[in-house]
Amino acid sequence: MQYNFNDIEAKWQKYWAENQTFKASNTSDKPKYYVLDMFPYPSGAGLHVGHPLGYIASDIYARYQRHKGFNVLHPQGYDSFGLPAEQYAIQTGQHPAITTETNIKTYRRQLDQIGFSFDWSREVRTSNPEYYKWTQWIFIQLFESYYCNDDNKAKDISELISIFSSEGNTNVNVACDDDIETFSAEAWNGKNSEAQQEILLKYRLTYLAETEVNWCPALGTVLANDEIVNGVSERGGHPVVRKKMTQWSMRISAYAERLLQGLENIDWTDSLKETQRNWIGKSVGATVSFNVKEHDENIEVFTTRPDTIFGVSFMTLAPEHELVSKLTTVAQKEAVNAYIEKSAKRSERDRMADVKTISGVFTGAYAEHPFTKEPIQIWIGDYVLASYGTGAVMAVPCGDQRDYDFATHFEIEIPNIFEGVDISNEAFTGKDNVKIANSDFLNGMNYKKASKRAIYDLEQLGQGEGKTNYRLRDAVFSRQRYWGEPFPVYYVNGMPQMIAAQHLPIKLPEVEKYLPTEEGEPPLGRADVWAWDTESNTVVSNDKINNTTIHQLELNTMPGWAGSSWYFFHYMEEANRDGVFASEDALKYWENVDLYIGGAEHATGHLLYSRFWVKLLKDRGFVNVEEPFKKLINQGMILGTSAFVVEALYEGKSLNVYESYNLIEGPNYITSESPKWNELREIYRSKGLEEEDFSKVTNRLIHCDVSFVNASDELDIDAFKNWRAEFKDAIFLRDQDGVFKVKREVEKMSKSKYNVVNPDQIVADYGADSLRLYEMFLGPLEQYKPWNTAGISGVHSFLKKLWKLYVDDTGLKVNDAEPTKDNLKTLHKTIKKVQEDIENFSFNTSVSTFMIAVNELGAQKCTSKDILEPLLVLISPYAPHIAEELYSKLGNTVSISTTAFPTFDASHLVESSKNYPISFNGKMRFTLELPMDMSKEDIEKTVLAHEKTIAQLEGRTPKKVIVVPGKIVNIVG
RNA sequence: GCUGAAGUGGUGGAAUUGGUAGACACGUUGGACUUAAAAUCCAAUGUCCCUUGGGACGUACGGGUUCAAGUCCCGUCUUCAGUACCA
Repeated sequence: MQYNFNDIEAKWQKYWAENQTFKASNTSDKPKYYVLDMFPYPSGAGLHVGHPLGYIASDIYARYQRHKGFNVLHPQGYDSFGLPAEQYAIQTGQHPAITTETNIKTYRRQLDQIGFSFDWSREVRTSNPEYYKWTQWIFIQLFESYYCNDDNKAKDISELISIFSSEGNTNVNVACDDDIETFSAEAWNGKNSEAQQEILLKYRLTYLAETEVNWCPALGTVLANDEIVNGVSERGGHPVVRKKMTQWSMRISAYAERLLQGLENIDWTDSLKETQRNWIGKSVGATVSFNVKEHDENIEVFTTRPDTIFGVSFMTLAPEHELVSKLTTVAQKEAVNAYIEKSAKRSERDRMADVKTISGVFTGAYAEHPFTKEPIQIWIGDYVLASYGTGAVMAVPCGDQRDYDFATHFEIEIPNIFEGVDISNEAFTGKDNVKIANSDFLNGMNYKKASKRAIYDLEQLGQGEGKTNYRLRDAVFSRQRYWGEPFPVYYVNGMPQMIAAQHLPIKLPEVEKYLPTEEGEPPLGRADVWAWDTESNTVVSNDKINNTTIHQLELNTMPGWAGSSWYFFHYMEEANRDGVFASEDALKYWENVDLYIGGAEHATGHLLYSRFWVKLLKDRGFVNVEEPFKKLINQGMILGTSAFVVEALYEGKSLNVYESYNLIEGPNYITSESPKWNELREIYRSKGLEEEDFSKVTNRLIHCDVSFVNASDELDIDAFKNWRAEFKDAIFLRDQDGVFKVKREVEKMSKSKYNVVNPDQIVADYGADSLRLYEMFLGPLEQYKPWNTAGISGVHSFLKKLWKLYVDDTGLKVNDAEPTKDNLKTLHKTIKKVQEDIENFSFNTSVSTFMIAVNELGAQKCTSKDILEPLLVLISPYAPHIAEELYSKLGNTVSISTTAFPTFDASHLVESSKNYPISFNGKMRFTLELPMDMSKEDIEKTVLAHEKTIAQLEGRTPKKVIVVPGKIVNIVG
């Protein structure tokens, strides 16, 4: 009987689907375990072999946990709103919903054929109105919330309103905008509704405000900070400019401290936590207020080193700082304006790239030192960023290298306030093991003490206070795009109003084109039916807008991360998905995700926003957990192995002649003495080149499709010729041995590099079990590693060997034979290793372990069911189809997934003897079989008496003999 | 620049608390079977020296600790990732 993997895999995939084998129940006595993959964006290109890597790992873990007696939730879905579908819609007019649906079908087919144990009954799609209804609902909760710093949690905005109406805002300690004016209860109560709403927007956790945003003209939308990489858009690499726009923002900054602290309690990689810590960017210090001489103004700065306050010798403002124009003296006006103009022209990117050049201008104005009252020059310089802190710094050149460089460059005084430190060459930036000097009341104190004291004295003067600053900015939440969640918002007199939850979802309207309007409004501005009727509570035609009962709806849509910030909760809900985002019982049972697997690229986007929304939902009493993902693993990327053909060029133009790579590099390098030389000469002549032109021929490597190349790097020339018209008449110069080799190189897997390997082909040729095993066998999960299809034959022949252990030409070989000691030893060491490996997420080593076990059992001619049946359970998380098939052949009528994981019994591994390595001065020379229970002394005696030992020593007396029982013997001397 | 991770055969990689470096595969070479091919099976395969036996050298590089170092310590180099005038 053959191992007919295609039939077997189809059969079991059908069985699992029909029997709902992997459907999770919300009511179970078993302990729960929630395994989640970052859900995919269904792109038009479908899956390549790199995509399923993480899914295979999580599937192995999910299946293992089922064997271990857990009730496992392992769902899957689609992050189906997004830019590519919309860009495609703009080009073709095809509705994004249609493309998305088609793409999802492809994804589903591809996922199904790999044999994942997903519970598809719980699928979510972020672009389904039934789903985004709840995304809109959460948005409303954010709008209806403010953050109380005293209680460290979000609360209902109505509580804040009642505080305002009873005592005003003078005593509230809550997260809000910077430009808040204080008001009394009377003042509040005297304001009209619009004025009150305007103030409340400054407190809500999602708010509408004119903010400076990252506008990407090519994409026609704004982008969040995490969507910009190196100054260009993450998607497409388009330039981004700063622009002021009225936008919805998320007050994530209110949660900065909790997002930071929460990292302590979750099991994520250090690098990921570190990335989030950097993004949050906490710095502890103080604000200091400097009075400006001859002006009724003061300059606020933030410093992390209040202890160095007496080292201040000048101040620097960002060129954009609002006080610059007020303070600049007449004499300096021209120079200052010229500088401002110059730096405004430089993009943010240029400013960042050019760190070396020191530039700045003196404003002519002076501030006053809060303690010494000495005058301090006020400069402007673009090393100070308007967007961080207060946009101004107190410059302490002796303690900060940038200030030092600036001071040196402009010959500003550099007072030394560190005891016994030489600052003649560079600033002293450390803060440990140094005492403050020349600093009045701070003299002799260390960093900690001096900082405390400085803050205290500043507070006494009313010119400063301790402050913690965060780099984390509020996240812009509006996108000027079509294919995203509509906001449940309409406008009355310019003030946003929420649509009541019972009227959700507000569905995306139809538009005739997916482009912005001529007036520059977002695509929803093209919708004809996009107004809110407050009487019928329905979306109605725009021409009915009367601004009394029928109002304009919001034209922006939500960003990609909205739907993915809470989807893990919706999977928990089975029955009442329309009535709740997840029911109380479901939330209580499943809590949060135990294991989350996905790419590291989401470190500062999805993974931060999800944590933020979960904290908000917890504060408002909707969920019980503080963090969404307990343990998180980033799978590494699978890289492609590109193939290159060597093309001959003359004067930069292709000769349409291609040479085997062996002739270009390596021992067969072609020279005028090579046997191939004459052939090459003929070819060049036929192309009209003269002998003296030959040396001007150069080579270029061009990508060729990897499917034309075999495991030995040989090109299928016919396939290549048929690939593109221009290769039809190409001439190929082969090696001496008649083959044509290509150059291989590892690169990111991508269409443009022609190195994409489609899992469909692998599954058809080798089967899903082979694909699963091979992806794991490639190396550690977290590591980047190249794909090489040739290697899959190893795991495939392993599966064939496994099959043959159970089945031969006549049928089933397995019998009730009593297992031998060796059989049991092989089985139990495999149980032990595989269990350890899975728990350590070391899936690659398990595959080797299976290979060893099958090789050993084959050599032992094992046919015992007591061995071979448990072996199937060990393998089934990795290669579930073959395991199910053989398991049923053994007479079982239930799925192998319901079988308990075999129990490890150490007694089978107890050895009576050990093959000791005998080393001389640490170098192993030979091995010696000795009984396990032999004493140290006896081992030493036996080894020293051995003839090989005597030969090694050549008459020398050993100085020392180290015996580690059960491990090693080392003879020194 | 800073932070983090990594560097082991021709290739992917393995090696528990320091204890036989290179498991398991791929590839390569040779062989068996076959008219032939595929498939399968067997053997060899870190480098160098050498007739077997064996020896020397080997985990990026240079030091060190130790009876013993891929593993621990110090320094250097390289690669990858993140981040960057953050006051």
